[in-house]
Order: sequence, then structure tokens, then C-alpha cells
Amino acid sequence: MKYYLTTPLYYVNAAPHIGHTYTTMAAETIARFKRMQGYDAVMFTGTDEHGQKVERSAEAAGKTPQAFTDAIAAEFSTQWEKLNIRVDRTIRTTDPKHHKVVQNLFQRCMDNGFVYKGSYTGQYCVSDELYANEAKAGDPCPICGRTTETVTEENYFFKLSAFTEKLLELYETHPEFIQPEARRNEVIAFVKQGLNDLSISRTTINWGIPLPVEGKHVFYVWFDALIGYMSAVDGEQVDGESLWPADLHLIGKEIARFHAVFWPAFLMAAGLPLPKQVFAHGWLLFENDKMSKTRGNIVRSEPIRQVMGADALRYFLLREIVFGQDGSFSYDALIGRYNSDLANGLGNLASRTLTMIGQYRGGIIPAGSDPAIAALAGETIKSVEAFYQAFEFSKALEAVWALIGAVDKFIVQHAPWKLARATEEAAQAGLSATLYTAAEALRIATALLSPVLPQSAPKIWSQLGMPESIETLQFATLAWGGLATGQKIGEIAGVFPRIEAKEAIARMQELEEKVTAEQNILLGRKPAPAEPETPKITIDDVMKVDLRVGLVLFAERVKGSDKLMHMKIDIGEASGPRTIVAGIAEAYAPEQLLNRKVVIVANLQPRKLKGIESNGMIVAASVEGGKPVLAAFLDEIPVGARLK
RNA sequence: GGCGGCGUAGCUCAGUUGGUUAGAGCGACGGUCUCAUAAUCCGUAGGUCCGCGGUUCGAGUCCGCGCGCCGCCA
Repeated sequence: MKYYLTTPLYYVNAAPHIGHTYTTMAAETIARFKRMQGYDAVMFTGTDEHGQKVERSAEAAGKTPQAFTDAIAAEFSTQWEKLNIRVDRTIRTTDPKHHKVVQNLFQRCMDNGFVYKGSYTGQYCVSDELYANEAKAGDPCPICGRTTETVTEENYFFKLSAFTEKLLELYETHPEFIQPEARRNEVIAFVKQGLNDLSISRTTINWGIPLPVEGKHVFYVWFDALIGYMSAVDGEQVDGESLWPADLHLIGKEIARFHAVFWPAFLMAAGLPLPKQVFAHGWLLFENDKMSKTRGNIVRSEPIRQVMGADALRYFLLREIVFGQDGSFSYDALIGRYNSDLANGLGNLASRTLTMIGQYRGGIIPAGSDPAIAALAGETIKSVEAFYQAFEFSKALEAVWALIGAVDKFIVQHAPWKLARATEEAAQAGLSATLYTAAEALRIATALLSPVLPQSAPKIWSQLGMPESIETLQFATLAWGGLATGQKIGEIAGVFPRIEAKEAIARMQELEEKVTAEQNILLGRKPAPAEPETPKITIDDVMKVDLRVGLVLFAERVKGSDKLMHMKIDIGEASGPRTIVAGIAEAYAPEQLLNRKVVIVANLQPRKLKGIESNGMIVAASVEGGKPVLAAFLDEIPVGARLK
């Protein structure tokens, strides 16, 4: 039986980070688990490479879109290799094979009467490639908050409205189609209010797949990207079964709608089979904040891999976070989990068990077994399989650690080091049974952990002297007693050495900077320019600048200028508010400025801009080519206060 | 604003249809063993279960109101 599962097609606008790793590691863990259940699991990941954002990023990087996407796509696949993530199928949406499948699916939708040509005038967000139907001119994008642009476009529309009932029926008859429950409810609520037709072509973009009907139209990125799941396995069979439809789409919760609403509707329109399940996991927060470029708190996987290993990261992500809920990442928590669970728990159990077998039994697995531990191990096998099956990784891992804990306790109770000093036959038999029990429990725990610890589990496996590969292991045959008496153990080596937190965090943060710099080069962003030689100044020089807290009382765009904003700002002067003109109109809308506290240079010489006399300057930060960001206060401070 | 979720130990969370003294893991503290990775094992501390009101013999659990956080509403 085949089991085809996918990660999203990652958008190549950004370099890979820990969020991508989370989804992909979870998916590959499922693939490994399914193989242990006897499925031929096929793991997919890919890259989404079209659209205006990519076009613009490529331009900013001074590369052609193709060269740009080539570089980022390569970075993604290198990343998966380094992290021990085995990918079976992949697609880049720029692949001609994909183009054919997209055009074909579109044609089928068209032939079935679900596509028509229409026109749209209204607000459009370039960044999200989204038509904001309810927004007015100048309004921010409902998703990203950037200012929308007014456009008029003739487009091809998909008759999404025709699928409202069919989709609701799908959710009703297949509750597993979109999970977890919270996401399912949201999707149902969304569809219940009725669906509008969806524009699926763009004429303002060149970097996309042309529609087969008309040259200047290219497909909307989402129409294009979703189909990647199909084009990667187009026409392929495994075990005489077609790989499509997918058994599972694993996604982040922010793209639930695209997968649970649009995607099945496209497939229904084309008369093609639907995926069996969409599972939306939560977000990975950084110490409870959203990770974002602007916050500068995006974590990469590579430093963690170098310092702690890929398995440590995979274990942390799956153990610490309830799959489906948001979770937070922190270096402290990562190292805490590693030391207490992997080093003190699994690693130490392996070490003490194997060492004792080496010392007391010459490295030969002895005979005997404890019925209580045997029973617990049997239950653990069952519950872990059920937890994996339900994608409850944290519970599965908890169950394995309950077994590890019980074995540690069992070892202390039987004190094999004391039995070893006694010569009575009963003591020696007890020692053998104790050692066998510990080793066999270790074997079973290792087997159960192999989907989560693909690098370390095989090491423990071979230290136990297991003759067959851990990869061929099946749940159906995994049972107590599988460890052969008389087997010679392998060479013992520590698997999870304890990590010193302070040092490790420092190294990871250092590497993080290095990796970020490398990725910036990859993205064609100029590395931070060498600090210009600024002459040192004295405190008197600083005090020459009169910086004041001001409150924006009035703001409007200056007619005939894209950049200039005309404001009246109160800086606490008896003479009333100042008139200040500043080049911030591309970054801020007037209503975003009203009643906002800002920093003003109060003693700047007046200057006329577009006929308006500006009496001062507003303080904002910007990077080369970027939009200005206003300085602001986190705590209360009265208008007119001087900055010094 | 509408709909939905959440608020339990320093941290992360369990608490089934309401039923004795509210639990686990981690962390902290004390002790123990020596096979082991300063690991293991045993023990201790710490909670107005967000607040107020109600239903009930009995409420962390059900109901109402309030406060705070979060998600969805193209």
C-alpha cells in the first residue's frame, strides 16, 4: 500500500529557516512511521517559485528570476540532506513538467465550465498577490498590512461559488479531511458564509506559467503552486496504485484555507480525486513572539544541527510542542530537553546497560526476562503506534520515556552491580535476567524512536549488536523477546553527550549570525556595509541637536508627491504645533500617523518642500533601499520632553 | 463588532459524564547508590485551579457576568 504525503511547496522568497524544518521533519517522521507499518511511504517536498514577490526579490538581488530561484531551491534541498530528511519526490514549480500539468488542470476546469473571463477593479496587495475586495484606495492589506495598490485587470475567474455546498458536504462526510478540529471549524465557518469566485490569472506579472488560452495571462501563484503536489507524481504508480491522490498534506495553519477550500474545489472542478487529509500544524514562536524578519528573531536550523545534531532538533520539536498547537522555541528549552531526556534518559540508559553487559557478561546478551517490564514494553509498543497514527508525537515520546524511566528504576531495584559480586547461582541468574530486560527494553525504545531519531537510533541499534537494519523494522513484528540471547554487542560509544548550556548557546548564536550572512549573500542582499568611518563627537555636539517628543495632530499626503507627508506636530510649544513635511508617505498612511508620538528634530533650519515650509524633521530609521520606520517610545512620555 | 478557543505549581501542560487530601514532567532543595553521560533512584517544598455571582449535598469541572490572551471572519 502506498502512502503519499507532502509538505507545502516552500516559497523561495526567503531562505530556509526553522519553521520550514519543523514541517518537513514532522512529515518525514510520519513517512518513516508509515514504513514501519508496512506502507510504501512517499515523501514529497518542493518549492513554489513564481509570482511577483519572487520577481521583485530577484530584481533586488540583481539576478534573473531563474538564477535566483535556482539558488534558493538548491539551498532548500541541501538543507534537507544535512538534516537527514530523506525526500522521495520533489518539484520546482518552474519545472516544464509542472507547467504542463497546471495547464492541463486549468483546461479541464475550463472544459467543465468552471472558468470564465471577468474584470476586477480595486485594491491589490503585491506582497500577497491578493485582491482585497473590501478595501478602499490606500487601505492596508488585510493580511500583511502593507498599503494596497489600485488596479484594473481583466482576469480569468474560477467559479469557487459553485462549490460551497459540495465542500460543506466533504467536511461533513469526511471529518478527517481537515484537522485538527479548531482549523476544521474555522474552515467550515468560512465556507458557510458563501464563497466568492476566485481570480486565478494575473496580467501584471511575467514570472509565472502562461495560461494556455491567452499569452499575456499567467496563473495566480496559488493556483499554480497547489498543483505541484500532483505534478511531482504525475501518472506515477507504486504497488499498482496511483500515487495521486495524496494521503496527507501537512501544512502550517496559515495556509489552511488554500488547502481545505480552494484546492479541493479545483480538483472537483477538474474531476480529479481529492487528497485524503489536510493537517495544519501550529506556529513555531520564538520565546513566545512570532518569528519575523523585521523582529530579526528568525532561527535557522543549521547552527542547531552543528552544535547539537539534527536528531536533537527533531526530538525537541516533536516532544515539546503539541502537534497542531502553537509552540515556542528557545535555546534554553532545547538544551533542557536534550540534557534531561536524551542525555540523562535514553543516552545514559544505553550507556549503563551496555557497559554492564560488557563488564559482567563479556559483551554477550544473557538470558532471562522480567515480566513486569515485558508487559509495560508491550503496552508501550501499542500506545506509541496509536499516538504516531494520530500525529500525537509528544504523547508518543512521553510514552517511550515512561518506559525508559521504569527501566532505570528497575535497574536500581535489582542493583546488578551487587548481584555481580555474589557467586550464588540465583544471584547470577538474577543478574542475567536484569541485564537482558534492560537491553531488550532499550532495543524496543530505540525501535519506537527510530522515526524521530533517524541518526541516533541506528547507532544504539548497532551497539546492541542487532544484525538486521533498523530500517526494515515493522510494528507488526516488534515484540518483547526479539533480542537474541547470545548476541554479541557492538562497540560502545556515547550517543548523546551532555551539553553545557552557556557555551552551546553562545556557539549557536555566533553561527546564527554567520548563517544569516551567508543566506543574505545567497538572496543577493548586500552584506551589511562596512561601518563608515564616522568621526567621534563630544557630548556638546550631541546637545546641539534639539530632539523632542511630538504628537501628530494632523497628517495628509502632499499633492503631487508620492513620498511627502504634510503634518502638524505638537512638541509642547506655546506657539502651537509645528508644520513638518517628511518623506514617509510611502511607508505610512495618514491615519497611521494621527495621535502617534514621534521624535522631532526641533532646531533644524526651516526649509520649503513642495511649497510648504517645514519647521523640523521627523526621526526615522531606514536601510538602503528600504522604507523608513519611525522612532517610537515603549513607555509613556509627555509631549515636548527632550531626548538626551 | 460577530463566531470560536484559552486562562490549573517557577516553566510546559494532564485533569475523563461534577464526587474524598488537585496531578505529571522539567527546574529548585535534601538524601541515596556507584553500573552509567556530576548520570540513576528516593524524598521535600510550592497552587484564592483568572475574578465575582449562581445551580448543587458537593464545582477546577455546569450556568451567568467581568478581566486578560489568542484564532477565524477572502
